Amino acid sequence: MANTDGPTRERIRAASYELLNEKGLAGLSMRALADRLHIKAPSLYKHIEDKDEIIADLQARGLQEFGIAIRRAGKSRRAKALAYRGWALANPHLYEITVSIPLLRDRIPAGLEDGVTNLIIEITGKDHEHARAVWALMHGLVDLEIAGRFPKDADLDLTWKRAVAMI
Amino acid sequence: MANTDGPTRERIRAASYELLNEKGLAGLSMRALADRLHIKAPSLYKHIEDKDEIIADLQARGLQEFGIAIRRAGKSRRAKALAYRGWALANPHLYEITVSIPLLRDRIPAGLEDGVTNLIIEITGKDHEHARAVWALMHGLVDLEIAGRFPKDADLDLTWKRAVAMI
DNA sequence: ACCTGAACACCGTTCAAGT
DNA sequence: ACCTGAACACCGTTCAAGT
Repeated sequence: MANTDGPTRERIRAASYELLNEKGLAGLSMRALADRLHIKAPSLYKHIEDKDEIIADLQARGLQEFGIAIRRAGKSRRAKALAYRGWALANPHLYEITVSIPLLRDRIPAGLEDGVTNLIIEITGKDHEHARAVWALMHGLVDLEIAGRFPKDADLDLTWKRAVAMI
Repeated sequence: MANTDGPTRERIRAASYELLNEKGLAGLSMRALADRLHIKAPSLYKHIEDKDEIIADLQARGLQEFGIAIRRAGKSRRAKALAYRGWALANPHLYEITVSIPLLRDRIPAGLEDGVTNLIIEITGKDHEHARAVWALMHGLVDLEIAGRFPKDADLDLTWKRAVAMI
């Protein structure tokens, strides 16, 4: 059985957070994580259940930090939209782990996902369907930008202006 | 040197297309591909350069088939938007391989990417920046839908209606 | 209580060797 | 001309064994 309370567990969480931000999702391997803690990969399993536990923890941190950043932003829709873009570009790997792989709903704190969703509904001030469309617009913009799908000479500041105007 | 002309190469392309659609991007391994052709994985390298050649080929097919589907749709913005969603949901793995991993621009036919981009600009009838925002909206919607980010009880038909109204 | 080596079933890729 | 076995450097995970 994994010891789910020990201080080692906290060090694993901290190391996985660093490793994700430094090397990205593809660099977050159990062996690389163990190396960083100067132990061998099998030893990790005495403290955590499996890799999904690490992923779920990082998804939870991502949602939480993202929520804080959006709340902190000025209350205009434009300020909120730019905060969305700003946070995602500053934390691309954390953003990726929350949206590009399945969200491990059973293993993140209850209400965390709804908290972020409700935040977007509050901002738009309209119904759920409209809020979802606005969220998709923000997400699509940062996803395509991070993936390098826009041409190098694209004026993305202007694209975001047009996007905010569409809301 | 890889034999880049042989009939075997065409059979590899066909098999990789089937394998992607059946098992998804994670199931598209060189060993699984070789199994399907009743050869061993190392033999693939006598016909193709590397796995990226297969991925580039599938990205090219994805962009091409997607373009055809959008062109075929009725010419209203609503019809085009629904065609976008319809094609992506009918070909989720082909959609994923063109947008969720880096586009291998050096290895797909020149102009293919621009062709699809121009298609979206034609539809919106406005400038590049506006077209990019519209594209991001469509992409964000299907990406979040395929990833299962919307709640099960979400009315996505209505969400798309709101999205089309925003354009 | 904590960590390890060896193992299993995977992955992309190389290369000398066989027909 | 075409295919293969063995190998290399990876991956997540299990388990008996060591301290």
